[in-house]
Order: sequence, then C-alpha cells, then structure tokens
Amino acid sequence: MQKSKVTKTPDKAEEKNAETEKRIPKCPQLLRGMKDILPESQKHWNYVRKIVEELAEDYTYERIDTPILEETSLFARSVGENTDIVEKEMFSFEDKGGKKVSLRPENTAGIARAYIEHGMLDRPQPVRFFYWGPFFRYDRPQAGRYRQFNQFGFEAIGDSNPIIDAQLIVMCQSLYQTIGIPVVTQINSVGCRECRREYEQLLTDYLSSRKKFLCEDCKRRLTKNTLRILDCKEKDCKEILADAPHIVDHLDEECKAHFVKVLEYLDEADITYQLNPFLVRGLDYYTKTTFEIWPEKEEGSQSALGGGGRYDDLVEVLGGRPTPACGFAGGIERLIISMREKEIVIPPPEPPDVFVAQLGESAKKKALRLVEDLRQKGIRAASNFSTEGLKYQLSVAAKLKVRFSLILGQKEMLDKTILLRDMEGGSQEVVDYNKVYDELKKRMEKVKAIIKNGNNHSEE
RNA sequence: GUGCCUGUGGUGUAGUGGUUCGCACACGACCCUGUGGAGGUCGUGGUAUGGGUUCAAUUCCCAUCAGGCACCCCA
Repeated sequence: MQKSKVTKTPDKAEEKNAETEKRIPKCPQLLRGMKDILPESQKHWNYVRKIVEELAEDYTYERIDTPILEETSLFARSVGENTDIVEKEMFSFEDKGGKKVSLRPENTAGIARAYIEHGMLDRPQPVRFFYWGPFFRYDRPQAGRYRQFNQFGFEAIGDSNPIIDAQLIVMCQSLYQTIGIPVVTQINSVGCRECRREYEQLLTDYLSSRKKFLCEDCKRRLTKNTLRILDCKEKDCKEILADAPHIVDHLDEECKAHFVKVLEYLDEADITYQLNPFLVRGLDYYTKTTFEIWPEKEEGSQSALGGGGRYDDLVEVLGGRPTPACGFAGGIERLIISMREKEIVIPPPEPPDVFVAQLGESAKKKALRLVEDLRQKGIRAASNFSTEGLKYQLSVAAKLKVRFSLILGQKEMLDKTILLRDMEGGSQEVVDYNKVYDELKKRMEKVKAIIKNGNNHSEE
C-alpha cells in the first residue's frame, strides 16, 4: 500500500518523480483535424462499407484504389489552379527527389489519371469504378469536417448519355434510403465549356453594374471565379442574385437537351429533386449536370452528404482522348454523424456459434486446441482465456449473445466428456468429448430450423 | 484563413481564490477454480499546456494547444 501523494517524506521521492517526468517527453497527440476510428465505431463503418459495396456490385461498379499521394500538378490541372482546394487546402510537399507531390484532396482526378494511364478506353465503355478511402484537406476542423476524411464514390467514365447522370442519382438516393437517412437531391446544370463561358460573361456584366452592393469576397470573385458568387450567403449578394440570369436559361441546345433528359429520367424514377440554379461546385472540372445530396432536415453547415456531376472535359484536360464521364462522392464521416443523430440501429453482427469455457490448467490447455479445431470445422467459437472464474466466462458468453456454451473442467477432463449448455433456458448435458462437434452441430441445426419457422409467423 | 464559445479521471458530470476536487458509469483486485458480474469490500485514475496576478490559482488574466459554432470551403 502506498500513498506517495500524501506522504510528508518528500524530498528524494518527489524529486525523483519530477525528474523522470521531465525526462520522458509527453506522448505526442493526435494531429489537428485527424481522428482515430476506435473499435466501438467500427460497426458503423463496416455497415456503411457493406451497403456501398453491395450497391456497387448491383450496379456493376468495380473497386479501384489509387494512391493517396499524387503529383501536385494532377490536382492543379483537374480541380483547378484557382480553386480553394488547390490554392490553400492541399497537403503539398517535395519528396526527396524534389518532385512536387500532394496528398489527394479528392479522387476523381486520380481515377481519370488511372483511366488514361492504363488505356482503359480499350474496355467496354463506360468503365465503372467505385472507391473508398481517405482524403486530405487542410481546413479548419469542425464537426463533419476533418483534415483526413473518408469518402466513397462512383465514377462512370466513357458515356455521355444523360441516363448515366440520372442513374447515379438514383443509386445515391437509394443508398441513403437503405441506410435510413431521408435526403433530397439538389440539381443544376453548369453547361459545357462554351455555354459556361458565355454565361460567365453575362453574369459578370450583370454583377459588374451592381458591384458596389456586393460583399468584399464577391468583389474579388468577380474577376477570379465569377460562378462562385452564386453560392454566396451574404444577404445583399443574395438579393442581387435573385434577379441574376440563371445558367439553365443560357445553355446551348445540346446542354439543354441533356439537362432536360436527366430531369425526365429522374421524374420517371420517382426521384424527388430540387432545381437549384445557384448550385455551383467548387471544382473546375464539372460540366453539365451537377448535384448535391442533402439530408432532408439539414442541421449545421457541414451537412452536405455528398456531391457529384458530369466532367466531360477532364480526361482530355489531363491529356487523354476526349472522354465524357460522370461521378459522385459521399462523405463517410458525415453520413455516420447523420446515422448517429437519427439513432439508426445497425443490424448486430451474428453472434459466435459457441463459447468455450474452461476451468483449471489442464482444461485450459485442451480448450485452446478445441477452439481451433472447432473453428477449422466451420464453427465460430469464442473464448476468454484471460480469466479463471466460470461465472465471468459465462457472462462474457451472455454478452456475446452466444446460444451455446461448452464447459470443460477437471471433472470432464477425467471423464473425457464436456458440458454442453444451452444458454437460452440454461439446460445442459454431459457429452462425450469426442462427439462435441456432432452434438453441437445437431443442436445448431435444430435452432436454425426453429428460427426459420418462427419467423414465418411472428417477427419481433 | 477570420470572428465567437468551450476545456474538471477513460466517459458523463458537481463544485471551489485557501488543508484531502465530489458523484455516476467504466476499469482493476478480492469475496470466487463449477454456472449468465447481481451484491459487498478495496483500489487505479482528473482540473489541457505554458506563463502572469496573488501570501495562496483548478477558480482571475494572457498565450498556446485542442474541440465546437458561424464565416469560408466542401465530404
């Protein structure tokens, strides 16, 4: 028993403590904006991943993983030199060879690069990919906004048909619906390069004449990135924008036809969407359709769950042949935050088939082997060898919601038997040790059959 | 990157310019080597960090760091 804190015999002991404390540096902490995903959150992550993978499989999108590190110019050329992402949010540095590299802030550019680099225009078009992984942006962290965050996404490269756009939106809506989060899709068209250029001129003219009423940011945007003014939340700017020309009214024939088609398809699929003439995305590569997915009841400012659109020029901009494409990216952290808010219950994992409890050293030895033997025969056996008490072991079994427990003690060791306990009801019987597997299997089948029948009639 | 708010054991919280900062949960040990951790006893663990004011700071002030809100941006 020691009470070092209270002792009045300070000097040596305390001095020593102080010294060692000084000598051992404090444990380095989590970097700002980074997050550990602890085991207790993994069920959310696994669940979302499972749903994304199933959806991808249903729609034949194949998994692709591109590196986290790419040449900086890849993003500068695709996302855009003058975007915030490239200008101030990338983790960029020179590698030891002096090459300028960046942690990827998004994935479309990397995938387009891979498409070109591996000559995927030789595959049946469109090539469909899905991905899941970490991305990096140096932003000021907030709930739902981290410096390392995870996204999943779908990309369909090589098809200009508007049904691709519509189907992506259908997929996304379905994804969030499956998880249990009601969402609305906001949609707009920013046209192709040509109509955008004309519209930008039109908008610039309109806004220039009202420049003095715009906020400081927008005055700056007027020369640099006019379209972004549409996104401004300042009241005065919004008022001015109310009468501003809408890009959808200034699309050329082809872009207009494309947009109309997309909307037609969405109507046909019973997708509810909101036309948002001010929806402009912060990445330069978008053409024609752009859309964002929002929770039905949006709370907080970081709540856009995902966004996407068409990027018909990107592959060409990066040096490939002109190739139309369309994609979507969703934020996983934000999705999980929404799930937590909605208190969405995740289907619990299947419990193990059996729990092996042991008492005494020789039983413990044998149980070690038993667990592995059962596992190899396809029975999922849980165990806990770190404690002795049977009470404790059974409580672990109960927590795991295991239906059966096997109890191996000294008595059983002598008789070459084992106790098989049905955790539901608590009946148990002595079984010949060599027949454990058969007996267990028999009972598991029985339980399975009962569950099957029971479900036909009543469901809890 | 700007403005604002917050910071008490692992988690959630109470409280205070003055000996030992309280509680709950969680965690560990024992009662307990034969049955679902219920009960009992005991225990580990904290004022984010660094300065300043003061006889005295966890409390007041400043800075830093971290989290959050709004902006910005976007996932």
